[in-house]
Amino acid sequence: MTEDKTEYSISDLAKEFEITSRSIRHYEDENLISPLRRGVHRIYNNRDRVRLQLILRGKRLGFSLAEIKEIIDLYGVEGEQRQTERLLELINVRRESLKQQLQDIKYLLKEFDVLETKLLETKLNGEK
Amino acid sequence: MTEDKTEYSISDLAKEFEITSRSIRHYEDENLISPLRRGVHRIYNNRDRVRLQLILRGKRLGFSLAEIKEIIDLYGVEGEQRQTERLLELINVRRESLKQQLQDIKYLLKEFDVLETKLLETKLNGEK
DNA sequence: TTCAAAGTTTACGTTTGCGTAAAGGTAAGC
DNA sequence: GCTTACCTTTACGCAAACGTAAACTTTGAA
Repeated sequence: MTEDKTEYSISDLAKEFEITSRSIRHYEDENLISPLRRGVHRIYNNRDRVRLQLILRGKRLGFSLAEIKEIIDLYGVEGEQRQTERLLELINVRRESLKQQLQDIKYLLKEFDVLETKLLETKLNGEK
Repeated sequence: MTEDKTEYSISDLAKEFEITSRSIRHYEDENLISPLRRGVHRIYNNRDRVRLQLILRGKRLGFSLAEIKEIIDLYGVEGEQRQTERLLELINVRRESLKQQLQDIKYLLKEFDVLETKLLETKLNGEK
């Protein structure tokens, strides 16, 4: 049990991940995260921090908050068996679009290389 | 000069790329694409089709239409030299975030593999 | 205890990316 | 010339993901 008891305030996490407190509260409104309260103040632990990381990763990948919630919730069912079929389905749909994205990115990165080379050549040719 | 004179109607492209005509018109409203007109009707050629592909790829990668426009416009400057610095800057910013996305995706795909394996094991253990 | 910094809720505002009528123009076949 | 399928513009609607302002409360330091 490596129970890391570290605590974070909302602005601690906001600073660390370079987002606003408003965003973090919004994720809470949408039930993506639910920190403890000390009185009225929100107290975040390491599990919360990891969740926030997952949320941000999902966002970088273009998922909506609703989709991110769906995916994150997948991680919580490890013991259950009821919706296994459904989960496998979701995973495979995601997988396909992620693979597509992988292709897209690789393609774009190559294009960028080509474009950069061209631009640099243009520069070296003395602005002419 | 492999001038492919093929023409497409808006619904040709809509069907091919499985989007609505409304979307295509929207991209035109946002100056991402500008087909010829025969009278009042839009006529798309192969250059337009490629542009549309670029737009959709950008979308899959989570770029906004404004960002996509910015990127697409990069491709049109090959002869110019004025804004070379700026373009190189843009490219490198994009490159970094794309590399980040690459990592994110690889990570997620692995997680999915693990999760799928777990789920399949659960199933094989006779629902128990 | 007083003050600033940070936190809280409430709620309206904004941008993006189309959806969805409404209301009609056009092209092609019969 | 009529029908049908497809196209057009105009414009309001809407969900998502916060921004932002208002009006307070809490906490910690001086």
